[in-house]
Amino acid sequence: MLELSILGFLYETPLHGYELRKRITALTGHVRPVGESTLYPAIKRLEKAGLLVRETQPGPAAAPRQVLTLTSAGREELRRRLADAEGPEVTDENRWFALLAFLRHLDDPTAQATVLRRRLAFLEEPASFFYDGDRPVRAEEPDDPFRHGVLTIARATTQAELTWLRTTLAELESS
Amino acid sequence: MLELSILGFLYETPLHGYELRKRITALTGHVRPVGESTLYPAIKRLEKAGLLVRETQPGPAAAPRQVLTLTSAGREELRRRLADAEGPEVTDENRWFALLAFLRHLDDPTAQATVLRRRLAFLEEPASFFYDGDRPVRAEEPDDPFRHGVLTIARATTQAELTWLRTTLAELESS
DNA sequence: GCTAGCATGTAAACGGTTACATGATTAG
DNA sequence: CTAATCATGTAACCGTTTACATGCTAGC
Repeated sequence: MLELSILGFLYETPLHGYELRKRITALTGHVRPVGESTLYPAIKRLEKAGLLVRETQPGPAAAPRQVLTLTSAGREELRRRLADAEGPEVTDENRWFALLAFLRHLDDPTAQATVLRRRLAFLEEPASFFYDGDRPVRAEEPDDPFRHGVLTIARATTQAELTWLRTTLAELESS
Repeated sequence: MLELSILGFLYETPLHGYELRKRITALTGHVRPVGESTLYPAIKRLEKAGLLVRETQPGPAAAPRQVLTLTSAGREELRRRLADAEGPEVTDENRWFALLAFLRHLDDPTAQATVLRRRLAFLEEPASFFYDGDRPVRAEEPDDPFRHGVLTIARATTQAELTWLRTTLAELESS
């Protein structure tokens, strides 16, 4: 999720670490703050993997800025990660939304639709959460308002996302 | 999240690892599957910390079952983790739902309400996601249907949860 | 005879978290 | 002068994931 965000933001424009961190924080920081100690090692990893290069610039403030630019391998990698997303990237809401935030970079509508359909399949399959085997989840602990809440909220959110997915898929297909 | 689920399920009744894993899978496995290699080390940690004890039972199948029982320290620890939940436990949806699933074990309605209020505060604060500084998020990348989707879905889900939180808090307070 | 399910683990690598560490500039 | 912001990192620890490893029983 972190690496995807780094690739996603740098795909648009080169940035230095501090600015990158601010943008990631604006995107997903409310859920989980990104520490410097998470970001900088991640940048190093991506650099070592040849996905980005850094160029030192004397910044306005004291410390020199390390401006990060994606290499063509890095740009390919982002597109690959977006197109090949599956498993946790599709089932984990946090990762999924981080992915959605950059899905426009996969500029082929057909490829975009394929990704959305994976999420749709996940949300439609009755194996999720509300089911115990093949029947809707029993009201075990029938007086537990909290478990009841989990189900209520999950149903509402699933419904909202299904609606959006179906209309968006229809739009993508008609283009 | 894993440790909380272990404590939560064992709080209800002693279980062996395999059965425990099935229950955790039924609860959160659709989002992120629990591997044996995650569960068994986690059990060992909790055992070493004195939160649970194991008792070997010859099972119906070949391998002897290790039946796990919470110690009183373990029961206290669950209640403590539920009552003291903050940070990621409250802001990360996955963790939050895992916590909600066991919140009934904190049998004091006042303590339960306190926890719910933390989530309410998080969802009500305008620092989340839809805002850029103090104004609603600008429609940057105005033609990006995916970012638009993220916002649409996030608003709908937040709304559903706020409604539930408010009614449930009212109920808790009137008891 | 084979596959699926029951039941339990270990080892290595990887990534994230917490805490520590530094230093300059700008606004109050 | 002091706090906040800019800007970059390291070290140790901890937990998760991936891959590996074993062996029995029940049903087809």
